[in-house]
Amino acid sequence: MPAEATSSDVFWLRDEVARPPRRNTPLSLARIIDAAITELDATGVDRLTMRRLAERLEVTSTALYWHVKTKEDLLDLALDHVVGEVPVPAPDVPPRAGLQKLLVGWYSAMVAHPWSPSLLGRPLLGPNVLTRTEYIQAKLVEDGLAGKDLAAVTHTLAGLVLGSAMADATWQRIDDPAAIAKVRAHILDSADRYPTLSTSGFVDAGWSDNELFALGLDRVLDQFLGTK
Amino acid sequence: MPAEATSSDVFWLRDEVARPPRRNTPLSLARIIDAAITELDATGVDRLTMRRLAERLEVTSTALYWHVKTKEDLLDLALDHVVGEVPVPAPDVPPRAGLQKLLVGWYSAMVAHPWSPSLLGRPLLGPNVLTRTEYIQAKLVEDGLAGKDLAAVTHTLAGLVLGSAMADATWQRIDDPAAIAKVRAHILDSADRYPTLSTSGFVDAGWSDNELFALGLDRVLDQFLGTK
DNA sequence: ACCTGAACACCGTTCAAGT
DNA sequence: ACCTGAACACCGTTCAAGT
Repeated sequence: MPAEATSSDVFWLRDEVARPPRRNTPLSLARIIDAAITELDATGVDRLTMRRLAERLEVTSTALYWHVKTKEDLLDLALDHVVGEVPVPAPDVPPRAGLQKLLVGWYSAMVAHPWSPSLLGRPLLGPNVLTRTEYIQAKLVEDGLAGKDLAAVTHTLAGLVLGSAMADATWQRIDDPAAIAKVRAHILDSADRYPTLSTSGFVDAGWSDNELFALGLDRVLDQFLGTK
Repeated sequence: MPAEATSSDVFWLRDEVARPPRRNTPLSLARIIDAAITELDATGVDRLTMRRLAERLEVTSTALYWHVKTKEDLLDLALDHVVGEVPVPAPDVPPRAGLQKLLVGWYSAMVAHPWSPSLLGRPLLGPNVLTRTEYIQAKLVEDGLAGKDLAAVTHTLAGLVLGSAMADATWQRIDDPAAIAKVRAHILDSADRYPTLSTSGFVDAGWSDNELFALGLDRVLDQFLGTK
């Protein structure tokens, strides 16, 4: 039998504030991943700790472990989330154009989150990675590749994208122009040991990494694909 | 004035064992790097700690800091040491053959130390790396490349080698056949989402990574170099 | 179900002190 | 010059306990 309501016990007059303090927002896997990526973009991979991440989310570090098994799992999720930003071309885009678009997008997404290539040492098996790998192979098959050729081209394209992203992201993370100048000076000072590097424009960065990647990829696709 | 020797104070009778216990071998930067690589080969990159490394060398962990500034410096040195294993072809080897040889050697050295690609996130500026980068560009110039083309081809080849080494080393580190089987099963179970991957041989590893890399590199060099 | 607090077993690194 | 010992300021993670 429900207790009879007195005039003082009315919903509108009840002291809402006295209730257990409402969390700002309940924690969730998605929120944790978002916060991790924000933190990684801001501070880089070796500054991300579970404690700092928890602080940003206004919870205890140990609270994270209800949603995520380990820090490594979290990093895997963050990496796959970045790959999820890569647009997958529409099905009717022809192989050559579609591949170029997807691979440039993949490269760009990783360079935009320069910490992400340093996570490549772990198996890439997230749904976003697999979806895009499926696209790559599907387009190669559509272009007529199969068997060993297909395998070799898939490996080559994947290696090229990931390796270029890794190399370029490494340099991009160095925001100190003095450090860049030091590298330049080091090579130029050793012109006897590095005669080509010191005179070929290698240290002068006359072209953007992005530009060079797109150019190289274009020619590699020329070699591997029949149609243009 | 030297104290006169008594008959009991003879070199041959002196108690050698009572002297300060001779260290097995004095520490040195080279010995530290060697030990680090041995440890890395045996246990992988995230199991290497300064304390464990010190234990292997029979010193205190803090002793290492007299020879090395930070752990990161040590890892940079270890990586450059691995690249030092890559043979540089003789000067009279023609560009195409020389490049193929050096790049396959680079790939092989990194895969042989599967922890090394995961260190690529740091700038590659060691002497062994620069020597081999110099060789690559010198041979490309010898083949007639210059300017933007030279820059693009250098970046492409470097990206391809490092990315392929990274990807293949990742899989090689998984020595548990059950884990591999799980990946296979995961993709085959999702054949509707991954129709190409599940039927193209992607999961069957009919060819070695080494073989596929060499094949892909060969065709890329065909595209970039004039002579064969 | 979801989070806190205390605790454990580690880390890299510094620095005074020894030889 | 080269190494030890103690100490500092962190880590990731577990687990009992709270709500």
